[in-house]
Amino acid sequence: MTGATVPDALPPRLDPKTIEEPLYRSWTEAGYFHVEPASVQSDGREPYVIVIPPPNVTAVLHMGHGLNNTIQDVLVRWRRMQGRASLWVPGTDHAGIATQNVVERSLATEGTTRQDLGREAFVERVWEHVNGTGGQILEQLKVIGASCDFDRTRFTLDEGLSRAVREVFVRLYEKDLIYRGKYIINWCPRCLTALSNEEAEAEDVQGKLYHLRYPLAPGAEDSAAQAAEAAQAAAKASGGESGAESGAEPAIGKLPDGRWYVTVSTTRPETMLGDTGVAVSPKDERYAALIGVDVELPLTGRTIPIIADEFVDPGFASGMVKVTPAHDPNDFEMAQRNGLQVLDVMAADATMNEDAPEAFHGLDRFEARKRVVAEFEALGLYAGDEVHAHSVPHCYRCHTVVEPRLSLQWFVRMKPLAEPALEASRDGTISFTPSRWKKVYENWMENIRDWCISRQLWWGHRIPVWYCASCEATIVARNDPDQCTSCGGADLEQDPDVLDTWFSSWLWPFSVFGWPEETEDLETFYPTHDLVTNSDILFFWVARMIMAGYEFRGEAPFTQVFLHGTVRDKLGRRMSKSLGNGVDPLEVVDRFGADALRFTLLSAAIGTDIQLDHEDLEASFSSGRNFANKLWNAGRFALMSLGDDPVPTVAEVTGSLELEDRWILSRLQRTTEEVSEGLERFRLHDVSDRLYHFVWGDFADWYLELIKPRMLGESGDDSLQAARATLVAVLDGVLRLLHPLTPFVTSALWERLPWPAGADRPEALIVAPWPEPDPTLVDEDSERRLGELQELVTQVRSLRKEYSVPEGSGVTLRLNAVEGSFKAVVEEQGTTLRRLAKVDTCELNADGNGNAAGGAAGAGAHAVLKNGVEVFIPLEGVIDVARERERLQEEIGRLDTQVEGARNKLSNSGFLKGAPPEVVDREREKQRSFEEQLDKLRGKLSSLAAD
RNA sequence: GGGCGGUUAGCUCAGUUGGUUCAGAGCGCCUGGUUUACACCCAGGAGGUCACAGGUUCGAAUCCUGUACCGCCCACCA
Repeated sequence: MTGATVPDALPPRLDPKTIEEPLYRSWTEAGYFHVEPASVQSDGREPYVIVIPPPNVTAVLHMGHGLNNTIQDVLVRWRRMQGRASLWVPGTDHAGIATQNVVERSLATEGTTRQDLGREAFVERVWEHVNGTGGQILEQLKVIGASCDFDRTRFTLDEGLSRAVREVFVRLYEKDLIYRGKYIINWCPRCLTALSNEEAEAEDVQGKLYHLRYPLAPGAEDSAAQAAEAAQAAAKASGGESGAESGAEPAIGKLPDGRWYVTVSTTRPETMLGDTGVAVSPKDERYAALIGVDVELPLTGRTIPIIADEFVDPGFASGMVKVTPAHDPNDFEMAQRNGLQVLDVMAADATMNEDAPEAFHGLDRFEARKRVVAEFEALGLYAGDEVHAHSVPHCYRCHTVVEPRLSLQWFVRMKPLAEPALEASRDGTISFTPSRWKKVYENWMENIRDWCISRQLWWGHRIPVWYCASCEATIVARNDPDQCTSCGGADLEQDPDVLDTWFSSWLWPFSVFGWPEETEDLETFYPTHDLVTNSDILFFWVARMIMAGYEFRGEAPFTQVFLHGTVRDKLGRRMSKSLGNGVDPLEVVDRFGADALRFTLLSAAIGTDIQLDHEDLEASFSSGRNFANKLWNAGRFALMSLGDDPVPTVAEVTGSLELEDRWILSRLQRTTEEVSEGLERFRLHDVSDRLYHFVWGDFADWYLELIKPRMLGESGDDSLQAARATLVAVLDGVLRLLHPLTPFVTSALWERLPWPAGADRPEALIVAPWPEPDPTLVDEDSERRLGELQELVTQVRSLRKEYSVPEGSGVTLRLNAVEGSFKAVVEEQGTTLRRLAKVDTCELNADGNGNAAGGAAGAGAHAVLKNGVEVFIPLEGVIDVARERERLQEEIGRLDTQVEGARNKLSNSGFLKGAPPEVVDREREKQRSFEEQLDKLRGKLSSLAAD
């Protein structure tokens, strides 16, 4: 047993450090997190499986992980208590670019580069790094209580998963779902690799749109004149407000030297060096005459044609587009359609290459941009620029501006894979929480585009493709070939690229169980159940896992997707190292405890982003800590007052149960229902809210206070035993309900809970059966009666305070219009009223003639309860009525002048004349509120009036 | 350009199918408190035209339409 892990004397303040680590150790030692397939089958238990969203192997725990893993742990612990074979598979992701960047940075500090090291040594070096500091994040997960089965820890680059990756690549290739081709892809000039569409993050910027003039080649004068005329006519026809953008130069004109020119616009002037054409819309009458005419491309000495293509929007800028096939995806397609040349003028690092004019060689793209503009100016060909808001893609890893680049890459054909995955959402096989993500998911699936999977990196799964040097055959193989399959040659070279990191993580739900082998694990634990992740990787990861699940296993990899938000700072910014606005979960655990961290995160709005103040952890986490402490002390009180005597079961004392016992049992029952339902529906903030108020309000504020005299034996032994039995039962119940949320403090208390003799005691709270709701246990009668008592107590306290009755002095309580059950409650709760409301004597009258409030009863405080009972507290002799009256009169006088002032202001015709209506409204509002206060005070005064 | 979410107390946010648990919680604030579980506490209290404008309805924070502002996602207008 693990009881010994909790110190004997419970300190009045919960010290998480003393309980958390020993408890966690006891759980792992007992093997509660580990599940064997054989045992699942032999017990006939239903499995419940979650695979962790694998954090980057080099990552350090941050709040996002804290939130993500707390949620998963709640679900896993809850299902475990429900008796399911609950398995949570942990692991890490090799994170291609991210990890490679980390190691490259450390190489840079040593003054060397990966190229210096060479591929093999570099990869070796990354492995060293990963084996050394990698995976620490999994250790950190233990600190927050994550009940992962660490015996099953996987890494996306370990042997089994690598085999899965290869198997998948080969299968898709064989089905013609993987192809290699030369296309414009997103290229990061800093990471020197291709990126997928998802990895290129668009960011809105205020950029510039530059207008450039391209002279027409000699011999085009007639066409030009014709086009110029057509353009002018079109401009006139549209009433001077032509479709052309404001401030734009005329699209066709004559240069001072007599040459005709056309104007094109671009946000990236440097790309003009790679232009191989100019395009107009085939529908654009203005430029019909120019189609087929040649343009002299400045700075390059090249001549390029004007073509017509549907892509061109005649309404944008001049309606003429420069075509740069090697540096723009649309232009590339236009070039394909129109047989234009493709000219790549940039090197991999986005400097201009030797196909650019010599003056530009080696120039960075942004330098080249300035240079091009300057040259155009010098040539008199610059037509100005304008501010232009547009979006620019950035590398999701290093934030460098992504360059569209023509290159040879591997792609996955996604449409066929998307079909069943789309259907799964439509027919409800897979559901999303919050449900709004369903539409987002389906929209993406419907418009899915091919996935660029090759990366020009060294860290990752090498693409399993070899090229034969002698016959140029392409060999795609599960095992490294040593000779060419078509010519038998031995001179094979493996494709140098690696696969996108997500190409391994999309297989995660089954690769962790040994796929492609048909393992026992796979059979037992796949498909998994819930997937919990941040909504920002819905496309990157979740969608692709679903596709892979259908493609390779023929079924959905999970049925429920729970997407939570992002943890942000007080200003709503994403937490990041560079901003220094992160909150370190380990620091939070250190200062407040893991339970506090978990509870705070769970009570935040799940489903939307969470804001935390990184500069005031006290403000952010005190509520979780205070709650854990409250529970601790409630438990402490219970344990201390229960003593060592045997505790009866509730069933044994049914006859002796008192109102508050039946009430708290009923409240617990309701809480159980709501908590269970909330967990089913992923409404974790409801769950934490319910439990918070049950523990703090119902249990601590009321129940414990109500039973104190009984616990001291003041009401006889039967009553004492009934209270003890109830106390243990309720504590046991609530600790179970809370355990998934705050496993440590609940376990520490539960282990010390005295247990009724003969009752079956689970071996630990973590595996104690979940309290399934039983609606028949709700006792509405007790709830109503105790509710009335609560209202009475609260009302008396309030009146005492309102009339400044000193803390120490007791009062007489006179109740009118009392009848039936309420009368019985009041009669039997004399002690309670005395203790909680400081009522010395209580007089009951059946009639409701209202004289309690009247003069006959003398000066006093009165109120009416919801059930119609009139409450009256005589104050003669309790407080100095005369003085209180004086005080009230003074206050009334003061208010009166204020009301008078407000009234004058409103009626005085001159004063508010011309004031805006809202000012007048405000004055009226003020007056009304003054008057209300006055009424209240006058009422009070009259109740204190002398006879 | 398309789509989604948000706007409720000083702050962070709940509020499910329109209606006596609809105006809530935590924190903060104010007033009291040496009540032997807890000052990380107890008791009491102040504070909101539920963004704005229309509409539907017997009844709207909730449903509809529009507007404003904030945030996010998708998208090849140079």
